[in-house]
Amino acid sequence: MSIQALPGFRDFYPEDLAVRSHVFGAMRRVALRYGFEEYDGPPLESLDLYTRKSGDEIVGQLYNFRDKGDREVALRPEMTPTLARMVAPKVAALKKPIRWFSIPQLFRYERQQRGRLREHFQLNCDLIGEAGPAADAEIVALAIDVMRELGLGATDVRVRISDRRLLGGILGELGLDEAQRGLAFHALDKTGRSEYQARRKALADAGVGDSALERLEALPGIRTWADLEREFPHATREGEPLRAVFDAVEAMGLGEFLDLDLTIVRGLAYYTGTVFELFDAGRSLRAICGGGRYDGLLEALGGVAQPALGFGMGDVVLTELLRDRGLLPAAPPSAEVFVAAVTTEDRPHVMALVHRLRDAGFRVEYPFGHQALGKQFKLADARRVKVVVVVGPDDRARGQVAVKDLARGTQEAVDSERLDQVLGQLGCVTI
RNA sequence: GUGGUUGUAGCUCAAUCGGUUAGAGCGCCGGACUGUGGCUCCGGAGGUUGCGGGUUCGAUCCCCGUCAGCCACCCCA
Repeated sequence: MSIQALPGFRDFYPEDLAVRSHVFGAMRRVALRYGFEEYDGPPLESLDLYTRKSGDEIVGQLYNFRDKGDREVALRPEMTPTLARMVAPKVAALKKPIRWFSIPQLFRYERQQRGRLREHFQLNCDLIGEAGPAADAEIVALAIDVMRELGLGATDVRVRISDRRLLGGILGELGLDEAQRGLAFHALDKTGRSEYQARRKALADAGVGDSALERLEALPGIRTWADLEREFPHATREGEPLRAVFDAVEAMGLGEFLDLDLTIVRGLAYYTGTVFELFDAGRSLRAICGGGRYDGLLEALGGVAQPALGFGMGDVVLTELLRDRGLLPAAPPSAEVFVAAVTTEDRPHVMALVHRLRDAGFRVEYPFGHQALGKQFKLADARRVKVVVVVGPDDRARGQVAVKDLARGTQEAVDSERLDQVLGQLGCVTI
């Protein structure tokens, strides 16, 4: 074995990069349609940009080192701190709300698994400066529309959505204190999994009574507003912002994607309102996308006192789902036009013609050495070009070339000066 | 970081109970085919059986270690 890519890092061969470009293209088109502007920042940041928010324990999951200038640095594990850093000095001058997106490559030092590598790309969309639920709906809708743009519908992906304010109200209604709420978040995150029992025990040990535990276990079953009002009537008021998000997303015609799901927790740290995750409907993969409202985070990171929310959508799980669903396009051909020479004497004419076509914007290949015409056609076929242009002495004497449409198998003699036009008629495009 | 599991050609896989020269399909290269591709036929290249050690007359096969992939845990930005 020769040297290979580091564990958790990917090589993008041309066919892989074609897939990546397809996914990025959909992300970028949808974000632009929503009036978002693209930005980027450095992949390497000062380590304390991350420890400031998450504490020192995060260092174990970072690619970090001391650079030659004796600075503690880290490859960025997420984009939000960079965003906060970039927005901070300009926030006074930027018209609110700020709608920005980026597709950064992010890094984390963890043991890899399927759908979870040490490096990935992640669409980040953030909306800064709007506290109302209309902004939350906009962000959720954007995430849904990226799915739709890639051919995924409401039977393929689901948006599971909750609200920290609502959940806080419910836990308050159950009489849980701050420490107990943290444990409850953790337990909810493990709902339906084998680890749940351990979490439940931790809650009981922390003094949460049986009746509260029982009502807590009703949360996963709450799927509608009617369920919520029946089980937790006093928390209904805290549910109003989330209800407004539902109404707005439904007004956009995307309501069929939404599932009320109070077990969505999204870590413990900084979310303050709406939280949501996108999953494949079969639940066989990890989350495709996660996000929510993080009022207060930007101030903690960069001194920007603005309400904000956003999401991150990674390329790895999303691409796996698209592959499962057969929604990945075949790699595009590397060229559309192949120019072949019948004799060695034709080669200078081939090169002149090829260059003329390339100047016009066609994607053109020709063989580097003289070969039997049959071999040249084999190469053209393997390249999946649309058209082969044959330059030969007989046609050349008449100022013509032979143009063959490979898919149809048809061929015609064409005056050289009309070639560009004929190629266009055969479906070759310029770039 | 912890536990489990898998590793044979570029890819997908085979190889009897541990047995002598590790095979096949696909792909790749060449030829049949010197003014025309796909199809067909023929030929060829390609292997430290992940790597290292051990047991054995003999290891792809059994044992140990290691690396890598996968699964779960931890964690999840």
